[in-house]
Amino acid sequence: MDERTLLLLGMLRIESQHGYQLNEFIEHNLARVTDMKKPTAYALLERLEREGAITSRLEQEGARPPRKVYAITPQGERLFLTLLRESLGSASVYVIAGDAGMMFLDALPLDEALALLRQRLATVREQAAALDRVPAHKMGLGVALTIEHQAILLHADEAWLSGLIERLASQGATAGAGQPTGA
Amino acid sequence: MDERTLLLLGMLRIESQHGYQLNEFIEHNLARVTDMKKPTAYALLERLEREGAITSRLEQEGARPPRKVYAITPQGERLFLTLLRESLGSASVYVIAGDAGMMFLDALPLDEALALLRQRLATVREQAAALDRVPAHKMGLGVALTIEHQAILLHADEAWLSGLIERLASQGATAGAGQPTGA
DNA sequence: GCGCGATTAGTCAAGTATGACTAGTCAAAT
DNA sequence: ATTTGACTAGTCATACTTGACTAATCGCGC
Repeated sequence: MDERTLLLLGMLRIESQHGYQLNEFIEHNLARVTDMKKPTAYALLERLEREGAITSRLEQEGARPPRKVYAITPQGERLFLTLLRESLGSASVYVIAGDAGMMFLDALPLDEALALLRQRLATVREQAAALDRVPAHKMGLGVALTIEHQAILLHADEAWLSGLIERLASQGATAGAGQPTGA
Repeated sequence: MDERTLLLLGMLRIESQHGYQLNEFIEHNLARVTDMKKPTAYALLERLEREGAITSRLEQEGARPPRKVYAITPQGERLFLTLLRESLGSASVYVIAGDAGMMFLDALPLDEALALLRQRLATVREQAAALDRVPAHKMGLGVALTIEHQAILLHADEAWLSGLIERLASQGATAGAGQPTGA
């Protein structure tokens, strides 16, 4: 939740914006940095305003519904810096989504497990390729860094997965069928 | 949430257990696979029982408070397999906790950013070292795989971070001071 | 034979997050 | 003029998650 607050404050620090705008940018450009959803962003903005980190001013354009344009306050700037220092200085033990499945790999026949892992590998490759296609220019240093970070992790993941598949496949060739061992 | 359900079902599939026992094992041995907390586990167990994936039977030992021992049902077994296939076959775009901070790296003076990144690197190294110390034997194939997975990702992270620090440091040496660029 | 910290087993209130929905506006094709 | 599909802007009920707590037992030193 602190990461999310940091993200919103950081974006408002760069430019005052209304909720919809913030959310659009996050959905379209920052899907790899956060998976925060719209209602969460609105809720956080409300809380930040209550706490004095940001202020809002109503703005109307044409006959459209009025919208709240948020701006960061000096207090919010201080909060931003605190959160930023916290975030940069630490590396929370990270939990890889998807590893729970890996734990029970041997609950499936080897053949099927291999097929599924190959499918996963394809997805990872797609993601890695998509990332490599993102143009490096035209984004701040920070965003470029997160993309780079993602990319190297994905490539490491890809290498490991494809190695794992090979190991399992050759093991399967050695042994006979591919029945679950049953724990 | 599906990952968490999968984990609980998988554990119950191996052995019927009560909530406390499940949680102990998770906290002590699976902190790297999931960060699920105790009340969440209890809540999920309740839901799974309501849905018929597991059943419970009260058990009393001595004068201790009675506890619910959960066992997986055939329906739960089917759910387990479905979730397992889903989990193994896909690679959800993963979001790296901590990258939000990276995005705003240039909000800090270069010197400070570097100091923080070095601190982060130290943490990553610690984690990697701790993982490498985990004995490879004495745990099922699955658990060993998740540890291995974690380890290679941590090492990739470490390499990237230390490269980044070097790049930033040399860039700082070239340019003069280290003031925020402000944007 | 009793106080005390550790362990066992679990619950609860409060905070967080989100899928689904509302309610309008705009562009442009019919 | 009017239907239609996409966009703008946000809200709400519900579900999920967890920090902090309860309440009992056990072991162990005194």
